[in-house]
Amino acid sequence: MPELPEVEIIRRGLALAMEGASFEAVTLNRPDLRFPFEANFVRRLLSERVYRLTRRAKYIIAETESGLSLAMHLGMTGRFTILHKAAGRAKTPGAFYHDYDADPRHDHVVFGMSNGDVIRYNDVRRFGYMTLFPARDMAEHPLFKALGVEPLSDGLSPSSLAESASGKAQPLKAFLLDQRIIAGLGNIYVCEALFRAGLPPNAEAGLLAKGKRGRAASERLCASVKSVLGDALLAGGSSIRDYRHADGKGGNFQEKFDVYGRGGEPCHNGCGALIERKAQQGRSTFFCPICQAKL
DNA sequence: ACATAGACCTGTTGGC
DNA sequence: TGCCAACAGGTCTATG
Repeated sequence: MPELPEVEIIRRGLALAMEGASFEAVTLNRPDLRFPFEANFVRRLLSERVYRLTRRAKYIIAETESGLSLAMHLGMTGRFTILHKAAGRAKTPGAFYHDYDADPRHDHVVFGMSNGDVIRYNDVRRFGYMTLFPARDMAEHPLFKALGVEPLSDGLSPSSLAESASGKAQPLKAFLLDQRIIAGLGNIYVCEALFRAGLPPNAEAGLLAKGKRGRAASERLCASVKSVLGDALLAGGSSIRDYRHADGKGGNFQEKFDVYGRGGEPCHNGCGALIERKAQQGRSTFFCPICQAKL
């Protein structure tokens, strides 16, 4: 489910339940998610007090006062749900998803916090994972070491984009999905950003570093990546294949997609073409054959 | 070093 | 209605 905007929205919701609270109970309903939980996962976490939640790429990181960090990745189908003690009914992070019903088959992790909130991690496909590490080791951690720039930071600029694309023969689509270049983009926002920039998904990435056209394309692409992520954040992220409760706020960026999931539908630019879908890198790419004809 | 295909896992959807 | 193939927001790992 989650790319950068969704993960960020979930982080903000989780922060309400986690920050300032400590782990009073940790339940693992199975020995692994995508990877096995490390030995002593529960014991190491118990009584640790969270002082802040941060995000890096698509990871949410709970940092504790004693210097322990818990990194959480949601994979494709991971979800967090907060049950507030007083409310008795589920409240979800960022009011993003529907009210919660217990799902014993896929509720894999349950955190009982000292403030009375209960946080459940649900993940049907189990592509998500959690891991503990000393906060001070983050820069050298295998998961984080090679990550590229945060796209909403100043680290991503037209020139940095062109520089990292220089000499690369791979298609723009694959280039943008590479977390070592830009950290946090996924299939949806790559498709949307390429559309906004008017660039063909299969154009050679290296062209961004070549000539006047390359420079102009880098400018458009950089601006498009930032604007599509920014717009998605303002909309509360995108909810695909997730029922959303009628009174839930946010999470409606999917209604603003220009290309993703719109195969066969007319281009929003009014060019008269129909959005096409094709497989690229084993994933679906959506694009307008007219508006994204050439770099 | 780089690029692509396959693997992981389960549920939903669309076509015959 | 039933069955099966294709597909799904991610990313790690083999292979060429």
